[in-house]
Amino acid sequence: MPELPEVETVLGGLKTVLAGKKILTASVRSPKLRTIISPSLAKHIEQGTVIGFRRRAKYIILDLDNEKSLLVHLGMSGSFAHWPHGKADRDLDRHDHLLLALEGGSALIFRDPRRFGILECMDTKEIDDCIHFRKLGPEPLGKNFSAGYLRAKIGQRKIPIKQAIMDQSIVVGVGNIYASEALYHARINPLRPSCEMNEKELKSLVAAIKLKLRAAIKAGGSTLRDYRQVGGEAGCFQTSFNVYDREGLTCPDCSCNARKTGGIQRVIQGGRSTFYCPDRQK
DNA sequence: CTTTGGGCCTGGACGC
DNA sequence: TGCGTCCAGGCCCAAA
Repeated sequence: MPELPEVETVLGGLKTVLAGKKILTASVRSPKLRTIISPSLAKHIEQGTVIGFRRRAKYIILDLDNEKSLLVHLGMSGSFAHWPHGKADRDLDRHDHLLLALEGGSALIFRDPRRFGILECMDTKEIDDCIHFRKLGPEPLGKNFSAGYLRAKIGQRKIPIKQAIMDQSIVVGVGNIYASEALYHARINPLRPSCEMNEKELKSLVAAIKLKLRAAIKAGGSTLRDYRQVGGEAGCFQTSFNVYDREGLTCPDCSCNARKTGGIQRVIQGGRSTFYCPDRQK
């Protein structure tokens, strides 16, 4: 479940693996992703070298030295693996969509069992205006994401605040895990309508989102089920969860009231599980 | 315009 | 053991 910290961590891994190394050959093994991988993608990246490593929202952008860029979205279960020389042919499985043979003999594989990911190649100059980026809100770690911005954007909206911060047209990069964790930190009930947030709460929320995302990036992301770093390592932010996937447990700050409140609650919002502590989050 | 809900996908967990 | 069912969730789109 890659959210911004996981995407950032994967980007760092790709930098380590790809920087200064030419892509000798590229082959699309299984083209079916959320959108079909274009048959021309392989030939556009072959013999190219990645010279720019960027992220926008949950998308990874790899700029090549041939004026093409590879756009990657990890979806739910997308991951990269870096394999040493000789391993690739033996161990490919049916969910390995793209195989890159790199200068020096190693290989980079993109695997995505649930096929919600995206692999797209386009001219570098088209990237910033591409269809995927048109409706995106600001980066959560940038100055443009502030309490004032949030008030202007959601001050009149009735959607629950948790769904608002997961909406990529409002702010990017926040998914189900960090939405719950940030709301817990800001002591805001995820069910509350966005328009009922006061200035102080919006400030706390913005600060909490930035804090949680930064801490998770530092920890290499959270590893649950599918997500892995490029070198196969697990991130470790999951050990810092206060509420996510902790239904019925006591939250770190109100164990004295757990018997009364029933501990951390799980509710469904927009088809997604939300975790919160009704004692701490009002 | 806003909000809601379903669909896409597969593997793993769980109950019987 | 094996089967069916549910769940994970980022993102898109149709419907109200």
